[in-house]
Amino acid sequence: MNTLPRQPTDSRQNQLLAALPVAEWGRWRTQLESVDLARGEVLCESGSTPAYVYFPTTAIVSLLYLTQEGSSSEIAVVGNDGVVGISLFMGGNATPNLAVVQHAGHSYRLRAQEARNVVARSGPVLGVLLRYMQAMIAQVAQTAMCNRYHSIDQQICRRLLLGLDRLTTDELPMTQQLLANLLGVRREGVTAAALRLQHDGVIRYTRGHIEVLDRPRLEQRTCECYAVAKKEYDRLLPMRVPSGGHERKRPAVVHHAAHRLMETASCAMQ
Amino acid sequence: MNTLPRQPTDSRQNQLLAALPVAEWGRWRTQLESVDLARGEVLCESGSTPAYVYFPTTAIVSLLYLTQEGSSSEIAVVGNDGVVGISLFMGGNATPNLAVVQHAGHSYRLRAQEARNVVARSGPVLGVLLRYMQAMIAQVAQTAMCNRYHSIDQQICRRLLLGLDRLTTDELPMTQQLLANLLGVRREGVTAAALRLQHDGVIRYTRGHIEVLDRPRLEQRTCECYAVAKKEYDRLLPMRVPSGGHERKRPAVVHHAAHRLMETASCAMQ
DNA sequence: TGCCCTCTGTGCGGTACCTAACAGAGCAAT
DNA sequence: ATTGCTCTGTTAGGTACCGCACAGAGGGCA
Repeated sequence: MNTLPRQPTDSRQNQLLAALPVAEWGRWRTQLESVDLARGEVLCESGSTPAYVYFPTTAIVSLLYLTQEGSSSEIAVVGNDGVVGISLFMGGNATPNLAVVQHAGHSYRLRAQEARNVVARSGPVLGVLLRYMQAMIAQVAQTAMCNRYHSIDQQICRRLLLGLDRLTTDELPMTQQLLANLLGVRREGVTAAALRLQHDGVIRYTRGHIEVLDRPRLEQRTCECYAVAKKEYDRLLPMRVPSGGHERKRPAVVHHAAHRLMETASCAMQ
Repeated sequence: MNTLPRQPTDSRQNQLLAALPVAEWGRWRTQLESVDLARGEVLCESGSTPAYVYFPTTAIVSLLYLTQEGSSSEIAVVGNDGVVGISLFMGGNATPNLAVVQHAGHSYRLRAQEARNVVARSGPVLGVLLRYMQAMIAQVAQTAMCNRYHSIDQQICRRLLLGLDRLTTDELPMTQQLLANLLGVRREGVTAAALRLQHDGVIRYTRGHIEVLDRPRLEQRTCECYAVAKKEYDRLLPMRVPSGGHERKRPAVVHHAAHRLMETASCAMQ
């Protein structure tokens, strides 16, 4: 490697952007904005048309579905391996899901209208996006399976691995309550499972931070869902960028009033 | 209406084909084969590249995901409103799911290679397919939600409605065991729920056939998942074809040895 | 230092679903 | 009619997760 386009600010890029044919890159780069995303920021309200398409680099975004009563469940995780707002590319504009920044970080973004234009006039781009959609469907479907058949313990391991894959550290900044909200289970269930993992030396838990001590054992303990989804992802989008170290200034915290997923136990998205 | 292309044999067409721009239709129609699908036929093995893309008219197809141990769960239902084998259009070829004919009937199909060609050279086709994919993702995601939060009773109602929408009759040919396999729950749970529905006059159950007597109440009893997914579908693919009556000769039964989803309780896909 | 608030740990009762085993009811072929 | 099989109905006991209520622990801040 590599014929990959270089980004101005980031050594660790978005893999989807990196996978674009070089010829296309010229068109895109002038349109892309560089932004910092704060934790809890809502990128896409459920049911409304997003203003931007996001290509995260260090940020991590959760795609959530809500029930009528307001319970939520995370159906997909998007990091530097994907894009938030595929519905714009698909022509449907809105989606029924909610996109919330799960881990603050950097991202590129494209105005909705520009996104539509860029895709409309560029053939080879669609190949990448289509394969990404397929991988996304696989991840969502696997989530459905996991919900049906697997234990909380297994699901937690799966979710931790999803997080690890999109970070450069072994420490995930999440409270048990948040993890519970993402999986759509009770916080107490997460506590119990976390204790078992900690007791066995797989993780270490400290007030809002989970440090993964033994990733291989995490993989042993989880169900096949993690591997299946990941394998599908790797198959469809094999191009990888070496993930160099990364430090950026943290953005000013922008609290989006509408949604308090990240907040305290009592009011967290119940 | 309508500028919709007319199919030679069927008054009730595939809605996705019907949604194609007329200009495109000329290219497609010469490539499409008319086939009868037998119940239980496997259209697409998990992990392998399907030989055809299917556009069902009266047939209904289940997309299933499997666990390592062989448990299954239906993650999407495709009837005359969709297409089986989108992975070919997406460029990924294989998918991790299994496509099984759930209700015998008629379908059109396109050879894999021709499907790829047709899409590659035709711009406007992608719009339709992309929106369909978005609707598909929504259905899958809603399934994940339903698995997480809703009772067997609600899920059964949802599944019956999904079937009804894709048939011209009020009678669904399915055993309780089959329904249980599709939902990924125990047969006894289905029995109990079916008894409640029958007691209340919503359905009538007779050895492998469910007759829906009161659809409105079925809709009352189900969770929001049905409506959410359907609404998304209607939003993205609004074009509908009046579903005229339909009778075709039933195809010779082709039993696919590999998969006995439709078979007896004891060996059914457990 | 002490206060406050968030986060984590625990106990108890309830329930929805599961595993397992079996009994009766329809249907078909001999 | 008898036999055989599939499909439906029923029972009993186990378990994983839920709802609720509360106790302790850690960290920030005055």
